[in-house]
Amino acid sequence: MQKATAEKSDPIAAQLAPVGRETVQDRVYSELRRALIGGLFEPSQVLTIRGLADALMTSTMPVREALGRLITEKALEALPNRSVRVPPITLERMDDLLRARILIEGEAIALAATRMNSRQIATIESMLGEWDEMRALKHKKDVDREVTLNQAFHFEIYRACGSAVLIPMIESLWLQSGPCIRVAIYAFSDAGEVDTAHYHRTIVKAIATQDAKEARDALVADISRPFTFLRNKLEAEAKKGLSA
Amino acid sequence: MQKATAEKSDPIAAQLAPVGRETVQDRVYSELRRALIGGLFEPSQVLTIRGLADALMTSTMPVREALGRLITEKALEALPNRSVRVPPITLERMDDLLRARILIEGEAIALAATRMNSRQIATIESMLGEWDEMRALKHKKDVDREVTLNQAFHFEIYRACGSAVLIPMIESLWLQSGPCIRVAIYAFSDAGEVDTAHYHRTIVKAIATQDAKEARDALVADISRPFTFLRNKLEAEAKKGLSA
DNA sequence: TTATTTGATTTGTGATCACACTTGCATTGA
DNA sequence: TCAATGCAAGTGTGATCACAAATCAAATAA
Repeated sequence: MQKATAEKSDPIAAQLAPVGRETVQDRVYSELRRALIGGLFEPSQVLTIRGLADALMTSTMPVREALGRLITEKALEALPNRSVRVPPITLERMDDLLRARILIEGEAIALAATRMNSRQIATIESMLGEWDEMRALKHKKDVDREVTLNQAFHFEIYRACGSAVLIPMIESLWLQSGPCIRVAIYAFSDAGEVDTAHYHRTIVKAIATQDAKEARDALVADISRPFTFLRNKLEAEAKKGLSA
Repeated sequence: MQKATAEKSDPIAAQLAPVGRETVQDRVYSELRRALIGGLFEPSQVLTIRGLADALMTSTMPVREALGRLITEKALEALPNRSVRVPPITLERMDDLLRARILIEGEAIALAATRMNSRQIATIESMLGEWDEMRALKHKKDVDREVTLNQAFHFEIYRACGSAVLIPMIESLWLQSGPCIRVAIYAFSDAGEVDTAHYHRTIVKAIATQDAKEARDALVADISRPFTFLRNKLEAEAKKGLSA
């Protein structure tokens, strides 16, 4: 039995990491996930299996299964016509998403605040520096990098909460609010907003002192900001559209 | 265009509900879901695509897509061998699930407590009567009916919370805790537990008076009970296994 | 000109097949 | 007798095909 041999006695095998097969479906799924969280798809945009398969240079099979998975986590929406689209933005849905995120991510950060070790804290602390860099050369607004960095910061914390149940739920929530957030970040950027990392500093400070309550409060403020910003924007547009 | 005609002017069509095509995959998915929530599969049991396809009298295609969806909501687990199984029960996972359920279902019932109308309250009130019936002829312990009724009661409340985001999450949580709960209910039944609806009466009373806090507290007690019961059972078994 | 119909194209769904990997069992060797 | 090797059955994955439903466009009728 090769396996047991490798595990027990082979000095070379001990240094080898398992290679792990990655299926095409997994790659398609990850790619679509990344695109959704990053807001690369617009709300209400319809997606076709064959179209995505062509774009991703694969057959329809992995795509349809990945789409099915994304539909079950409400990252995409199945229309009665059997076509699928990214869910449209409505005020009700935004409020709903924000409330859920405050509830669940707030709980996760409160748990993490008492569980993060100094190494993990150093990691998120170093991320603050990257925002300072970006702010220093803010003439070149790099929304993609901002989105990626923001995601890395938050999930570094959430991973430390130690809950295998909450983390997938948070991922699902980010998937659902991705298309909204992207719109909000662009709006921020246009509005000349620069210090997007203000609450992040508060969060790091609170976690460093294991102050769960302050960490939660700062997080709530952090994730509420783009939502309320976008909400005001949509309401203003609705009013203008109504009077026109 | 027939559709527009039907929508606008046809007085008969206005009374007709859309029939909605149901795909084979949807039926397979619903069936597996029902089986999982009901605890028909044992923890750690491995499932094969072809096996399920034969049992459900269909081809492998709808089954594999349904399995993929269930894996993304953590109702099933993908092993590195690419085989899938229902996740095993561990103490950590049970605590994790219970915490998440208290958090999210507690929020949902608190919202519902202030939003349910008299008709909805009457519905859950009438369900209490069914438990009384079951208790009256408790010699015939019908675990299936108990599980179904319990699910109907809770989700009648959750649906009233008005959150399209929280409800799917609760469904996912029930899917994940289904295999545990079934074990606990059997244990209850063996232990001669009869009044499984005690907290449900408190819940109905609290909702009728729009007391969100008491509703939440009663719900927490209700869903905690099988978990702590099962936890004690597992710990006792672990201790016995250790000493043996 | 406008509304309706008809036909062609596109799209999702399910079945089937080919391939690669895993698992279990029997055979072979020491 | 026991472990290792090799073979065979089983399983998941991805591609392709057939079919039905939906969509879109051109043609026709009012």
